[in-house]
Amino acid sequence: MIDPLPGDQELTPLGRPRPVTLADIAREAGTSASTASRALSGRGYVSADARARLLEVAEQLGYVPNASARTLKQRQSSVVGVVVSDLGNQFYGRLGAGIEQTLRNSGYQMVLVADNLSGAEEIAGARTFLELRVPGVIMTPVGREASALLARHGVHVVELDRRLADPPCDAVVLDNELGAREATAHLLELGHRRIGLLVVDTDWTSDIGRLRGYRAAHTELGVAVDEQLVVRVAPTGQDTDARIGALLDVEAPTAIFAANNLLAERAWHVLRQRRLRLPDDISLVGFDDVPWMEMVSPSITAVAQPTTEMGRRAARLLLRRIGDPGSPPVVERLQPRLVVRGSSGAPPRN
Amino acid sequence: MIDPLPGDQELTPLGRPRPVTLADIAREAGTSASTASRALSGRGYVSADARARLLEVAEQLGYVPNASARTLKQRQSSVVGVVVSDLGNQFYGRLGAGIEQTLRNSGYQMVLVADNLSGAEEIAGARTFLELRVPGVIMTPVGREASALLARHGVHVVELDRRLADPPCDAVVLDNELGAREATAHLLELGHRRIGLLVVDTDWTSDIGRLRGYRAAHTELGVAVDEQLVVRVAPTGQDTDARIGALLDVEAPTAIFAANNLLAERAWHVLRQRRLRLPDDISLVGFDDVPWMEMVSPSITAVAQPTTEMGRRAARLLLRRIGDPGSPPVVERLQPRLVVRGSSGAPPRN
DNA sequence: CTGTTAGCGCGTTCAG
DNA sequence: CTGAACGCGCTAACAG
Repeated sequence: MIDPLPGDQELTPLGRPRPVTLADIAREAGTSASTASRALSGRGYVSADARARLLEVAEQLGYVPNASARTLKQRQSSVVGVVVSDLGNQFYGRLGAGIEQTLRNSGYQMVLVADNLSGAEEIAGARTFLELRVPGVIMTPVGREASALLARHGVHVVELDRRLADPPCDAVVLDNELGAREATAHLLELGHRRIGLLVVDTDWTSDIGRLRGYRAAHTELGVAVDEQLVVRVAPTGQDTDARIGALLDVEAPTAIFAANNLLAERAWHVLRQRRLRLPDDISLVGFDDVPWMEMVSPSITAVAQPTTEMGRRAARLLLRRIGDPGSPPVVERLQPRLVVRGSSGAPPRN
Repeated sequence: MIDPLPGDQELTPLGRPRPVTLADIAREAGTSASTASRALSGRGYVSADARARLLEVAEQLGYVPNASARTLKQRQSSVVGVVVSDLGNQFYGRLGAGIEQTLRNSGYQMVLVADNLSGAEEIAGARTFLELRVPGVIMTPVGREASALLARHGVHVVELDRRLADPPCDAVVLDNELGAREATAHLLELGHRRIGLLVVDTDWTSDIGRLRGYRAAHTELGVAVDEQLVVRVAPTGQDTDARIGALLDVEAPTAIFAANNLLAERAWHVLRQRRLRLPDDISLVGFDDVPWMEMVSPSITAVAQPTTEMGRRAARLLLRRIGDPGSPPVVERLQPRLVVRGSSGAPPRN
């Protein structure tokens, strides 16, 4: 339970006690370091009582294996790289939580790097992971270079939330097109004919898919899309509020479909500022259900996704891939769920 | 920019290309490995043109230093341990974001472990960090054992959000007592005399401080505290809603002060379920301002804390400590800010 | 300024 | 079943 670390020990130049090594416990137990290694790692033959003695001495001396030495020798680390865009965003926080949980249960650790939606920072993160000799990386990709770099070095990559990698790799994504189609169809069926779409201007499959779903629903129901209603905002979104305002002023939509939780939040604020009543004056539907959407009045209709579970799946996929490098890439596509609430209703009469 | 990794290379048993080593680039450049090391690490004397040649060859071969080898040799890793309770909670997500940002800017990485409010998992995390030979750990502590274990092994610890460590260590906390005192005084000044307090039942300085602030405000204003109004809920909070319901039924408070964002969320739901109007029927004040508090109607009066900045400070403190192990522990206490909104008003007349 | 030597701690040969 | 020998990749010490 406790490890004593006897009082009169030498200190390393860095001021910390010299860590106990395999050699130490071997000496104490009267064996060689090799035997100690076999006993503690559980690999290889060791007589029952040698093992018992070694385990006891290790416990007693407070032995803690040196991960660096092990990684150097085995050329394989137990640390997995994870890069997400922004931990402060609840969506990425939940992905991270799911990943961490699954990795930890399998004896892996997670080195977490944020890229702030910058391709350069993502690449820097990838370089770091190469230095750490991680067996794999999970990322919500922002560019193509990072995963290409990793792949070139034989590091497994799992893409999460969106697919971007050029040599395709394992991925866990939502069926974004389906989610957007259902949300849009919901509004069309309520009678809306001018539905503004707020979507981030990227080449990510997430946004592309949501845009496609928006179009598909229109096509299915025989409604033409006015391209002026499609607002593609910058990923960093400085002028988002202004763009939303312009959409309202110029295009007079009767409903807005905001294709992620941040855009929904911005849209909600702009609508409130203008004292537009939901859903009487205008309807609002969001993507990625987060707690506030259920708490505001009226509550917000939204496409829910199993965020934490997506993180778990990505980690499982990576662990599988590490165990079996050969098999072809797998893409898991999870199902969204449309949660209808009070913010969506029939369009105003006039 | 790109690293070529010439096509006809041997593959390691794991199926990945054999990484380029210092020896490789030394051979190619016609120097010794030591010189290559000095050139690439920037430490030690190297002639200008030897350095130039080595840098070029390294670039050309796509050299990526092996962090494990370096850590093994230097007995000091560039990876820092971080343990938070739950990444899915926006509060911890923001702390993590601040930590990561600062560490990355200083060339460190963050290994993130969640403890799910379990002391055992926290200790397991600490053991992992010991194996990784991290120079320091930042944690939102749940028990005392983990940081004691780390300290015994000479690993620096910075506590974040609350202080718990027995041999005291660096810490970044909020002035919880002040925040709670201001919030409570605000309610008392509005005329409330029966203020229910929802606080987590821990021995953490955060909750203790908030409880103390609640009491201090009462004392200052000469109001006696009815201890029945103080509800200490379990950290995992299974029966939280029931406890809140009981408080309302039995004690008839005219206001509730919820001492963290999760408790505020629960209280808000319970109040709404009972169709109690804020602030006419009852007032609600939260601790830790999160986005939904500003979005609901009426918006929620809350004690705001600079969460991301607290993460940054903790990282800075740790980096400082790594550079200067000797100096006495530092505690940074940041100031909360009471944000008065619509959920707090005068108590009902009757 | 440079190369040689040695060792960080571990696991994996290979003989015995 | 065990121990001796070796090397993973890097850097610090030390001669030159």
